[in-house]
Amino acid sequence: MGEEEAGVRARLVAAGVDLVLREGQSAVSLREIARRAGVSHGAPRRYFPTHVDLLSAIAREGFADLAARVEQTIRAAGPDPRGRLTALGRTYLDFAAAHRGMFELMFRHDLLASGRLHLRETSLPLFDVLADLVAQVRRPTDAPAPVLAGALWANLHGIAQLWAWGSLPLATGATDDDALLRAALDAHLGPAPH
Amino acid sequence: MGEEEAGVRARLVAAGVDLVLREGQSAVSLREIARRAGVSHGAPRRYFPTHVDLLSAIAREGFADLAARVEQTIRAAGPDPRGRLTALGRTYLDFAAAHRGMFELMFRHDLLASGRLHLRETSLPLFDVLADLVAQVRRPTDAPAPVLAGALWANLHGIAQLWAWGSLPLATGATDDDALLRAALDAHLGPAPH
DNA sequence: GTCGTGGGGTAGACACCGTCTACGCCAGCT
DNA sequence: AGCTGGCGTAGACGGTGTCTACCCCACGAC
Repeated sequence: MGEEEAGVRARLVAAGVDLVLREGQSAVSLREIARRAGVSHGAPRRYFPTHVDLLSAIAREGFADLAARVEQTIRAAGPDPRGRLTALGRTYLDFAAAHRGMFELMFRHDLLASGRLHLRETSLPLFDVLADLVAQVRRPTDAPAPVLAGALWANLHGIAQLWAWGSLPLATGATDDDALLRAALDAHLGPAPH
Repeated sequence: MGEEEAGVRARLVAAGVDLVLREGQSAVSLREIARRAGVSHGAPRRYFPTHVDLLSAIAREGFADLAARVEQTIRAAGPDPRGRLTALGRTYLDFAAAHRGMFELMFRHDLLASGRLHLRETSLPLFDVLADLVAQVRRPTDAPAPVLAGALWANLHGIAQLWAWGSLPLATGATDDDALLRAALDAHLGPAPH
């Protein structure tokens, strides 16, 4: 009994998460993760046949973290769907800005292409949350619900991406992304209630 | 007179462009570019002190290519600003889908962070074209012009990104991104004229 | 108790990468 | 004629991901 020593597999993922959060995507090398986890450079291979397998496991932690944050802020935002969508968007943008390295890792297309990152277990649950809320505020003349939700998600994602990339602050002259978030929500869902 | 032998610098960039278009971002190694350009692995250093300098030069070609395509399709779309915006969006999405590796390279944030990729010379000209058109169709109740243009660009970019990533087709059930493009334009600019 | 056996981890090798440095070559100027 | 400087080559170095051989030790069979 007492606290159990964390297994090597969990230590590797934890070290990778810590590393990508702290140092960014380029620091997440297999050997550096192994060093931080206190094992030899060959050890990860027992649990992750290839580098992208380990990276995918790290990215999954990122998706789980994001989903947990979204769920929490949505609950704190009260029952109004529009308020909940605002909270979701705010959380999405904050996550991308605060954990840029992780955000980049999560959406690396080579991880997805490797087949180790399954959409149905990572991003789709989050999309379903958004789609549910969107369906509650959708007006009859709007695009079909999945398209509307997809377009709004894409808008959120694009703001997160281009803002981090640096061009949106320069082009819009804004110092924070709040105006862009409100513009996106208003555009897709109609003007805010009040 | 007569055709001049292309300089090593131009050959390197051309080989890099060709490589990233054909094989994707991971194939654009310094040594492979040098091999394809027919020079030794040390030669690029004369013209590009570091790898990211060369990558930045390649990315600039991508931006120039995209800008040229946009300019051409906009002209072919006629004088109506809404039609021109549709053409711009269509071109943006087509470019991202057809040249995924180049599109990823262009928006790699480490290239921007290296200081070799200057926003004012790459993406801002394109943004200005979009902002001009947006200003012509903006309604009084819309967000301020720069914010509106920025939000629309972000929406385009997000669609391009998430579509290529694979989650939007799965989540929306669509087989092409046309519905998303129309939804984005309608949301930000109001319903299409007819 | 002794012997196999197999999972988990180490350590070394390999090819490739980006960067650095020393070295040739050759055109052009003094 | 001789020097000089730009251009390109070639080798070295440390780092990376992957592969392979090996070791150790817990565990089951007999």
